[in-house]
Amino acid sequence: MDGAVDLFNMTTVESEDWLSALTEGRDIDRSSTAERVAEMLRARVLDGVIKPGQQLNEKALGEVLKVSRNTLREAFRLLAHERLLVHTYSKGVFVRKPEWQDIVDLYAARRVIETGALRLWAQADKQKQKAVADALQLGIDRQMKEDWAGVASANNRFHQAVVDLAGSSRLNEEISRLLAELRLAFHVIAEPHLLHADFLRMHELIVAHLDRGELREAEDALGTYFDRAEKDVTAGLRSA
Amino acid sequence: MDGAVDLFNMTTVESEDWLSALTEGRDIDRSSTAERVAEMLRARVLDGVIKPGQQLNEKALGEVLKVSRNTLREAFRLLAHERLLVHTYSKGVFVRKPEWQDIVDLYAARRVIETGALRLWAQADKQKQKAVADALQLGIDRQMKEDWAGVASANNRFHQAVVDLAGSSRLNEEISRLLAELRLAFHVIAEPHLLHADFLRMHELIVAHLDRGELREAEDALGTYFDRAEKDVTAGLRSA
DNA sequence: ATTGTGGGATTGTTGAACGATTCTTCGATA
DNA sequence: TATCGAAGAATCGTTCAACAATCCCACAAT
Repeated sequence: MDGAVDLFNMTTVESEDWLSALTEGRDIDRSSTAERVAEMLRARVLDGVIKPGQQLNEKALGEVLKVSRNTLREAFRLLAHERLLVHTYSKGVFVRKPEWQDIVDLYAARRVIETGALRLWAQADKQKQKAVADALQLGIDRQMKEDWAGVASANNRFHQAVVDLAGSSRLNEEISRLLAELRLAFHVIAEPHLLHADFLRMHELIVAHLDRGELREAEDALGTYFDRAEKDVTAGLRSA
Repeated sequence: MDGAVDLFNMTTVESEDWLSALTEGRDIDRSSTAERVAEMLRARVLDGVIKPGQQLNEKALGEVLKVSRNTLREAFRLLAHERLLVHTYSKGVFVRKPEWQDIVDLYAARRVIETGALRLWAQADKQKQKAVADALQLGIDRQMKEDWAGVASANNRFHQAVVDLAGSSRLNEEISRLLAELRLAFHVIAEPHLLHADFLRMHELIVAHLDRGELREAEDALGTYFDRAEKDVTAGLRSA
């Protein structure tokens, strides 16, 4: 709602430009309790309040959240599909506990998606390019303030911005899922803050290359970032 | 079971090489009815038996399949997450009816993933490389026999093989979802068999380039394939 | 140390119930 | 004739209680 509507020129037909703009936004209330429960559980899992490996008891959890077992089970299905929970038949659902093989698989996927998206840099509009640089700047800010959670969050935003260069919502959702899954791994590692060592510098390098139109070099820099990150995370996971 | 087991040399301990091989295979029976129902519905939707836009009535469908509404709803959640169904609050679930914008988004994702994966051609093992060539050959076979469904299926297998070059199960699943969603679009188009016009030739070109180690050219050929395919499908969808 | 054998807890699935929401039908009104 | 609204049917959202199937654990038997 950024402008006044001329009520006198309104007709019942054919002024649907602003009407369709309404449907663009999120549906008002229209979310089921299962979805709200899932949303809430997702937040708790990602924050590490509920730890990897922990079982989610249907009855107990249902009583706390004041929802029926059936509704809860619907929420479980959603999160299991996002790989945040694992559903083992007849045993129940557990918070996913990523193994190092998962991380290898995950980084293989990220490598393909992100380098694939980065190649579209030149074709992307200025706004999307700016989002990448902005995310980097945000990370630098947070690092100066020694806000490590903020650094991690900015890092995620950086990579989401890179993928968004391709402009595909499906791809955006997938990278979000992958990053969320990765975040899960950090809750298994003892000292996760040690991991983001000099990643910001590597991101600066990427953006610097992009600014100079050195696409190939930017891709390579992204590649070495992945190599390094994968090595660190799998190592941290193995020793956990 | 392709060999005899030496019963006399068996010990209870430490012959776990074949034991771990067992867990590699799929879980035996361990699938819930919801998953089986989902599997069944997925097949029907992809075969076009249940057509895009059609509503899936909970009560009626539950009675036919002889499952309770709750179980059915769990299955719905799974398929909605795969974008084969859409779940509209308080209105029910419907078979997804892709719009042309969906196809644009979808192909943007495919472009990124598949070209990203194709770049790993040189690093992939021979077996995975062969799978790509095999899928192409299968398509050629089917075309000669004028088995158009077979051609389409081989086409899918080709692109799945390309993605599998990256060796990430997560990526494999994602491309499967995308291809399934695309298949949905064909059920909206009047004459889908017209679409696969000279795609096989383009695939031949890709493989030929790969054989000669001309990676860049192979990527470009894949790119033009996407351009062409996207144009055809969106056009077919617009005129449907 | 491995293999039975209970019983208790948890999950899988069902069927019924009821409020809330949507769709439909059909007059009433301008 | 077209619009509006209200009654009623259909469908969805969610809960609850129940029971079978399965798993888990402790303990006894060999």
